Amino acid sequence: MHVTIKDIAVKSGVSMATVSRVINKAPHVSQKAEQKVLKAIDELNYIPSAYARGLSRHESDIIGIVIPEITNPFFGEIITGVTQIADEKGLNILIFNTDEDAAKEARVFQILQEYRVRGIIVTPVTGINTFDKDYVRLFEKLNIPIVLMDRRIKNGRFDGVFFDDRAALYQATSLLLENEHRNITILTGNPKHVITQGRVQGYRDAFEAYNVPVSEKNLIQGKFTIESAYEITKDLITDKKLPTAFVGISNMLSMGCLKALYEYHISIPEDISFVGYDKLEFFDLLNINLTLVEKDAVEMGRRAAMLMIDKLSGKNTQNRVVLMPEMVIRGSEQFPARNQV
Amino acid sequence: MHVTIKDIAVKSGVSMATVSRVINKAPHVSQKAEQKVLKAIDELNYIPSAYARGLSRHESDIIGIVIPEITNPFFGEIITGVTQIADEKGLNILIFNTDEDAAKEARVFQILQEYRVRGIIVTPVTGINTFDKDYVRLFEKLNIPIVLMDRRIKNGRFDGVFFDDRAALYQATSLLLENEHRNITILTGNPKHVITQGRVQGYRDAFEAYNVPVSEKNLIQGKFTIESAYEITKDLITDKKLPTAFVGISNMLSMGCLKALYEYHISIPEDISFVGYDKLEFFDLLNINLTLVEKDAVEMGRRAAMLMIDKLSGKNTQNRVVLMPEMVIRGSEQFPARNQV
DNA sequence: GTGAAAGCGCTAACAA
DNA sequence: TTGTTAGCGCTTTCAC
Repeated sequence: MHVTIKDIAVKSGVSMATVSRVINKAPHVSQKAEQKVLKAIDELNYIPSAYARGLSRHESDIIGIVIPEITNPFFGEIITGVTQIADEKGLNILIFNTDEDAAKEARVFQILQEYRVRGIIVTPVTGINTFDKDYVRLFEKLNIPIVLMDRRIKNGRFDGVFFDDRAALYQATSLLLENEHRNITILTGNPKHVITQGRVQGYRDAFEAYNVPVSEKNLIQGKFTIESAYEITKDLITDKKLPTAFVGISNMLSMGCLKALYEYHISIPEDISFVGYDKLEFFDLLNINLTLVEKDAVEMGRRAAMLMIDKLSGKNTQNRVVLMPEMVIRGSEQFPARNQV
Repeated sequence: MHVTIKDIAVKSGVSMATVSRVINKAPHVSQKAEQKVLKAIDELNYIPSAYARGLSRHESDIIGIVIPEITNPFFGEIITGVTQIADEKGLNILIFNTDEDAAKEARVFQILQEYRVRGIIVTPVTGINTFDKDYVRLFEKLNIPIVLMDRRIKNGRFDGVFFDDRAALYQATSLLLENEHRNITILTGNPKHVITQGRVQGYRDAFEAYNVPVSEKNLIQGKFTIESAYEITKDLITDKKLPTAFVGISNMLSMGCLKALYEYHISIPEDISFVGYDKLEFFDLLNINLTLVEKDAVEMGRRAAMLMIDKLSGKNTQNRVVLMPEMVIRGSEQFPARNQV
């Protein structure tokens, strides 16, 4: 079928063992033998079989990376970060997209295990399943190193790299409160999800710190999508229920919210204020100076890869990394100059 | 080391062959045997080895997908499209990012071949190498099916799915000409690259159709990045050399150009007109009605996967798919109301 | 420095 | 319907 190591051995007049040594840059090979082998490999266009190699060795040099939303640049940047470190260490990475689909995630884990990957770096889907005992078991059954990114798993003790979401929203909300805002709407996701909880907590903590009671109607539950945020904001506009400020808790939510405001020609910060969590390159393009608490996704990817490598080499290092997002104040937090809409 | 098929055979009291049949859902297995095997698999937490399987069978069920820029949502959408079809057909996909780096691309091809993938769907990097004989040879040496996406390879005869870039720019430019524009700047990439050529040709063809001579100074060469377009546009602004209209030839170039215009408070279409090629979800967000010639990236991914599957099954179908982008007119093409800046 | 040979875990005839 | 067995292409002792 394919050219094999045996063909190379015959053609170059050495044994299979020697060919193997050359391929793997192992020591104890004479210059002469090496030359002959390399020549044969080139002439016969030999490509080693990853399967045969994988079967012989008992482990691969692959780490899997599983993300939920490939079209979100946030995850693209994470992949960039992971790749940087993996390249340095000579590890291959296998990228999988789950589309926020728990069934797909389970399938991906199965495949990754079949490929005997060294470890899996994963941002879990945010299904309701996150709470399911079964869901946690899915992770626990994986007896390979796992590094979580960005989203914790409730009730599960897994290492990972996270942003301090609570602190981020605390900062964002505090800034608004400091700017005299009292009516601040926050679009949230399912309150049961870990991904929502920390952020909402930060929001609440800020109010508490300022001794201002939280108005529950300002916490509006939707999904973590542009569309959801867009629809909700539009409803607020048409129902004339706009607050004096929004805090966006994810790049996609911010985007949906801003989209609706733009559509109705509601200016920031003249008509309403806005502070977002997480950036998008696109935000630069707006003719408003958006105040954002920014996450460094590339750095998250890098740290996740480093953590994984430490785990693989058995190093007893810190196993939970918490990254601090950085607030960049640009003016959109200022109290609306015009009357409230 | 790991639990193997043999362990399952012993535990369930059947032969390895029967276990193998169960795993592969092959026929001729009694209900009883199947039950026993399934039970053992579950209890022992058995995960088949992809390596052993791959070595025995002589082919994998994997197709590789290689893209140059993982943080560009355009490619994220392509992946979504490919995945949709691959899932239907039970094919696994391996995603690789080359970062527009030719060396990385070569490495990725090697890995993919080592994994004996059935085929590779790839958007080649746009290095100067695209012209290199050696570069084309890299593809020709791959003796597995290749499907190109979005970028042709000059001098190479490879199947693929492409957008009609020439037609897209012809439409965009014609629309501007029809709106009385004569001074239309187009930011291009390296003129030698296939990716640039079709688009510039469309631009020129439109001028010719309108019997208007092209002013060469309106073709400005840069890179296919936001930064490049941003800098060039900024220079045009500060040098007071703005045209009456821009045509953007990629989503990233449009973005960079728009960013500079925004920064200098140059409004569209009051001060300058703009027609772009390819959209970004983000463009929706602008408070301008951007006229765009839009590509359907998800569809491109789907078509590429279908083409690959046809090739794999030896079907004698069309081997080059050309997708027509759709122009959506929203008003930004109109001749500037205010005087030229 | 080099080679022989025994696996690695599975599939696919072929027998039964 | 089920089992036996010979590979698949490589790595890795262990001799030499």
